[in-house]
Amino acid sequence: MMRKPIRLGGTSYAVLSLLELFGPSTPYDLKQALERSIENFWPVPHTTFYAEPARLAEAGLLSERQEAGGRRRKVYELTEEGRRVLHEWADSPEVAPPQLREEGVLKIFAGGDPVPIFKQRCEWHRAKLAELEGYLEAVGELPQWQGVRASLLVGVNYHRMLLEAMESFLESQAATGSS
Amino acid sequence: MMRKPIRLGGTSYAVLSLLELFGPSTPYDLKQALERSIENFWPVPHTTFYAEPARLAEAGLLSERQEAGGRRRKVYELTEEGRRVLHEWADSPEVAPPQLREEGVLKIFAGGDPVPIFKQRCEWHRAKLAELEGYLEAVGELPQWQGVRASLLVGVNYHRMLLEAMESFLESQAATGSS
DNA sequence: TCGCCTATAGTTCGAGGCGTACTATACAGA
DNA sequence: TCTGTATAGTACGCCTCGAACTATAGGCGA
Repeated sequence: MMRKPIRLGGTSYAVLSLLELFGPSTPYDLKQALERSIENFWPVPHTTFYAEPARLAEAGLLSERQEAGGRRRKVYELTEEGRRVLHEWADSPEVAPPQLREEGVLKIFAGGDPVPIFKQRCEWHRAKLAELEGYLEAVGELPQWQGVRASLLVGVNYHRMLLEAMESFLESQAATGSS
Repeated sequence: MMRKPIRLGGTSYAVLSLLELFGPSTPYDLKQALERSIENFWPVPHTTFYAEPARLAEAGLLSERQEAGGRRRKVYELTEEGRRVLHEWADSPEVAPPQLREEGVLKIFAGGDPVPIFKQRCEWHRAKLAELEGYLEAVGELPQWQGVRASLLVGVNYHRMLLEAMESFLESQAATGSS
């Protein structure tokens, strides 16, 4: 039932996998879920995200219906085709190389002072770490959340390591380069 | 001499800082330099990158002249305004939060098998590590390359830590989850 | 019950980003 | 002189992005 061929990117698979996890949802529900999970390793601006379910529905990967009462919001659901496409992608081992966008390092490259930049980064990673650890506790041990759990563990490790590295850098700076 | 106001993003500052480091250059020269440095923490597709010097020249941040012979390529150079804008940005301590785009973790989230994904990642990080260590040796101790050196050190640390974390994960998997 | 506030739940718009594919120039060797 | 290869880009069209705006529902005091 593929009406119109579209390009599928990470954002598309993000929507598909959230729908598989949570079942029929409105775009808003999906966005809430996204912010607590996928945003941490696959950022999607909200205007892009809101447009995506409609695109996927056009391609026949989602079905679309209207809420009966209230705001009569649109509710999306995976079609068989959508589920097939999602699993085909998840089960294939090829992955694009990871990309980092780090304005802080760019500033350091351009001659900015590393110390205030790393201090900000430390705070930010500490906050992220606390956030992810909270989610991790919330998901528990349920088997259908395996993938979610695994990705949270990756994230916790990631932030923990960067935090340690930056803290030790700042300590060494404080020791040698003090006024 | 700001003719046309434009938005300045990370890509703009990447071009400006490369021009400050290397002096008057053609877009191609800049792209070569980019790939050996900034690409690692601020990815820029080449079609985007080639368009940027012209944009910055329109805004009065670069001057533009033609090579005398050969391909008569355009050679760009920082204007005073361009240098001012670059330093103003580099010296301000605000930085946008870092962003990671990791298709591998997205696959794991969606239920993909972590083992082949991490194996690929390990290889990739090992290659990056070797590459960055090569550059680090090449830049030496020259004072005008301080920022470059610092950003390379950040990168080396980053890849080293992720590599260690993934290797220890894979070892633990091999121990417990063997066939 | 009227208005107002706040949280929720989005849309609009235009500049800019992006990947695929194509183009063009110089030089080296057969 | 032809042909291949490395160099040095451009063209195109869909997609992305961020700023700003819109709209709906429920609560709460006057």
